[in-house]
Amino acid sequence: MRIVLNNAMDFLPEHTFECGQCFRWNKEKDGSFTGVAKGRAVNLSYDGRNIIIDGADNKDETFWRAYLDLTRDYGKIKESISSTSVMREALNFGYGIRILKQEFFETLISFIISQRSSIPKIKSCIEKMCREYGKEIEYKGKIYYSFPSTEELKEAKESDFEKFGVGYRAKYLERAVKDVLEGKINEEELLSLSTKEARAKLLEMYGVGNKVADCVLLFGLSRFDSFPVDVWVDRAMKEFFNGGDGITLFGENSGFAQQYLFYYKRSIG
DNA sequence: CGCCAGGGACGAA
DNA sequence: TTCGTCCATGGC
Repeated sequence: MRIVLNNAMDFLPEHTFECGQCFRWNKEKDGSFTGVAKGRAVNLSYDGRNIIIDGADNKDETFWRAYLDLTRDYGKIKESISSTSVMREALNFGYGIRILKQEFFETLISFIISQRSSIPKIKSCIEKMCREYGKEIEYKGKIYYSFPSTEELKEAKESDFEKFGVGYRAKYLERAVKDVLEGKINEEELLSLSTKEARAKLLEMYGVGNKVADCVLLFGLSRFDSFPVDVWVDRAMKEFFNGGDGITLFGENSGFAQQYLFYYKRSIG
């Protein structure tokens, strides 16, 4: 069972999966990546032209194309944000990054966990949570776990989340699950709102500030006119753009610019 | 505005 | 080996 997506350009698994936007893809010895999305564990490899998604169902081809953002012309986007030499450097360095279209609830929970933490630590917390509350998925003789649904996390209390090492964020997580279950936060509604309105709605949540809201908008709701500012992007903006504002500089393609900048600045320090 | 919060990764000593 | 600093920050 596999899907082959032909002629995929402007794509590199390593940069897409290791640029800090996702936490559930891991590199194999052969350079391919194994990850869990849509409740399925798959292995993705790329030969420079074609993407092979082993373990994926044929009927999910549309999902994977959307997930990998393959229908978007990155050449055009990169051109629109390459006005400075630093940006050209960042775009060259992060060649092949595509902004994944991740599931809303997973993105929300993951980025609440992410606040003031490090990527390896975030991955470890999420993995423990999936193991405890997600569904078992067998792939190539190994057991993986789906990201838990709101229903699966329904009974999880602050003390349950604490077991995964999320620390003081546990109380935020309990409340977030409740907000989604009660419909206080609703994906359909957020999608119907403008980016600014959806952002305001997310900011009403306990434990969700500007940075987390912007990550949810960008990675979970495909709002590319958002510009999450973490410590690295903050440094990059001060150092390379005199502290200028990302949205003002990059407009509707801010999200892409931000991702290339984040990955670039984090690597050079 | 300033302070503080899990806990692990990471580098310096 | 141990210690200090930092981390895809937000609440108070």
